[in-house]
Amino acid sequence: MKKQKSRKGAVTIRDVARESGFAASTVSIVLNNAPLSRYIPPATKARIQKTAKGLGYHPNIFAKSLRSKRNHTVGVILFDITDPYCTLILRGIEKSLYQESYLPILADAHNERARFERYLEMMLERRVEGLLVLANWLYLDINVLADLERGKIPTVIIGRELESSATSSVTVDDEGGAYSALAHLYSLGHRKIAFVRGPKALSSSKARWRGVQRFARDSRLDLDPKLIVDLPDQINLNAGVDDAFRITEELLKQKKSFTALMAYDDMTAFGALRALAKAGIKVPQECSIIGFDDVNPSHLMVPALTTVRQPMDAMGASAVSILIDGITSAAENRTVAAIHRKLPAELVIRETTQSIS
Amino acid sequence: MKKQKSRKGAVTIRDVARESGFAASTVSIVLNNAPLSRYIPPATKARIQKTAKGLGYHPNIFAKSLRSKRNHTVGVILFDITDPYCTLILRGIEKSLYQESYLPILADAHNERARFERYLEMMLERRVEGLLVLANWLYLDINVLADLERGKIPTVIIGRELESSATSSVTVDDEGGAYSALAHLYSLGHRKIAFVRGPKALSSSKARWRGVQRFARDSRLDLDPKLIVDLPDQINLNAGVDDAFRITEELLKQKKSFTALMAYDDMTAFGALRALAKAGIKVPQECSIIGFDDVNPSHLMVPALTTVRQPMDAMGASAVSILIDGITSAAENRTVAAIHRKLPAELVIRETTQSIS
DNA sequence: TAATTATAGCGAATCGTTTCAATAAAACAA
DNA sequence: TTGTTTTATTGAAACGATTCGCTATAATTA
Repeated sequence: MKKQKSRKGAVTIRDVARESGFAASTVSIVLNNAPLSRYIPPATKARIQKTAKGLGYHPNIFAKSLRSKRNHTVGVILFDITDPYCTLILRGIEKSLYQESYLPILADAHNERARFERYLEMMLERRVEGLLVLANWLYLDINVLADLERGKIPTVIIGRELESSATSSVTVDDEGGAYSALAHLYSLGHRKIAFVRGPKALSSSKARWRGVQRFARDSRLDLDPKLIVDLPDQINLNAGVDDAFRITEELLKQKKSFTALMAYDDMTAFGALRALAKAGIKVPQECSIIGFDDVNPSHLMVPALTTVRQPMDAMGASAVSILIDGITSAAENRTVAAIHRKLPAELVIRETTQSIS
Repeated sequence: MKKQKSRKGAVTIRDVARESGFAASTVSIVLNNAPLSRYIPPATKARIQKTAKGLGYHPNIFAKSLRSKRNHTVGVILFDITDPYCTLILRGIEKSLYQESYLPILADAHNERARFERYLEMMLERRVEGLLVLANWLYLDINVLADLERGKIPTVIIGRELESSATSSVTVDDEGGAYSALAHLYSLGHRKIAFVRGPKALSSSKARWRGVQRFARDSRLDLDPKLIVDLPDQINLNAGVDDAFRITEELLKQKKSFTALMAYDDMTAFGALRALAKAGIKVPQECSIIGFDDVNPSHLMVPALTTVRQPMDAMGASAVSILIDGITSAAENRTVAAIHRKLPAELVIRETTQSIS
């Protein structure tokens, strides 16, 4: 091997060409084994590969992308990375992307629209090949949607289905999940059940409530309006726990007794749990509690939270597979219809529910 | 405005040039306001800017990077994104990067060395301008270090200081934190204190233990060897809670009484909490508990965990600022010495500690 | 008025790849 | 032998932006 390219710059394909005695085009063909490499005799291939390795050649990805218009990068925009729900989905996404040799660019919108838009802009500038948006929480309104479609790159939304949208989505079956949560409480003998519903503006609130209503109808269970409260529509995720705490306290003050409480999600359940503890009510002996999501802390609680699990890993994986399909279709100039996938939720029985005594 | 560039391709600088009647070079100079733009009259600037906007021109970042060798992207490699510790630091990183208009590429090594290496490779291929490694947990041995330096791009390690390394780091003052944790228990009157130490292989385990010892010496507190147990050296993070649970149970079986327990970290504390609950020991009435880290779930617990907070936001920010400095220095061909910054930890008193009755 | 200096703008080269069209030699068929 | 394919390789033209050096005015100074 002769001397490495002297000064700072990295080894280029031309260095390999010169060193191996072939033309740059040949080197390129061999190293990518492009269609044309069919005609290149093994000896040549070996020679080129050897010198490439010897020189420590790494193709310059900018040049490569400049021609191919591809960069094996997707953008992931989420609305709050400190939300454990996001974290688990992110893990699912990461696993799948890794297998496809894609790398994610991460953006956290902090639940702020301006930030979301800025990030979206940055991603488009970077020509990410696709976009994954985690919109579990929050109010993704029509404008954001428009923004999204403006970029006209393949996009999948996770956690929220945009009605009549050309953008694919992956969601959980909220209604079914809530149905089975309530069924679980019912089967344990609970009849006086309190509900802390999610913020009205959230589509998942509505869907979960539909599940509750459907079960109630199916089994002729009375839902006492006095035992139904709503979380306020607000932005701050972390306040969710505090709100739930406060609301549960109010529920308790009413002296309307209940033997079980179904929370909108796990965070809400944590708040309720705290309120019950403060009131000296033992969980699950005196009151059962069930959440929704199965976020990371839930199984750490003492007692561990019974909940309905969102298959976040699978959701991430599913989103990625839809996205990659979209990307490859786009690369081949095929258009493909939006896909809306809804995954089943799974009841996870732990320690906060028990049969009525 | 004439017709947009007809077929698929995006608007290029030449389109803007043609449309505005100036040369591409001029357009470039104006749009970036390069030094030369000093001579360009405002009228021209305005014209060019207007047509650029009108045409919806976005510079192609690949071409740009190809020349400038910069892409405003840094790589972030972490070892387990489901670890809430990582999440909070990530948030800190993200916030600071955003301000500098950098975007992170995210890689999760899943605590696997092979994965780490693969990801590192991918990042280097992509020519990220800098690298942030979150190495809180886990055994970053000498080889990984070598790998890191091979890339010879600015790098900052968070959560772990590599002895005698040319790579910058940001860590927390483990020793001081542990010192104040124990001081807190002591001030509440606790004298019979149990310790669940971290895995021996972890440098933070050692540092925290040093803090304990130092306090014990300073205040002539006896550390009962029977009350000191170690978490096993193992990889699986989530098993950490289970290990802590098991070990605390064993501690309890010994019938060696204690009034307070200091855990290696919050996760460990959660495990201990569970073991105590199972044994019917009330926290904090019968036994106080203190953790370390202040990860997200800690304040959600009932009772909420008293702990020593790592300033993760600040750590992320600090790491980013060091990194950006490194990047700009590198861009100007200056070399700069590695920086090792150690941030103070902060005692957060919540509900799991109380004075001895 | 002539010489100098600012001011405006452009052309061409460059960054490192990929790909297309072209060429030339070798292998085969007629 | 001549003509056609197949095999092996290459030069040159993109891809889209930046930048250096150059020219041509206009403004200023001597």
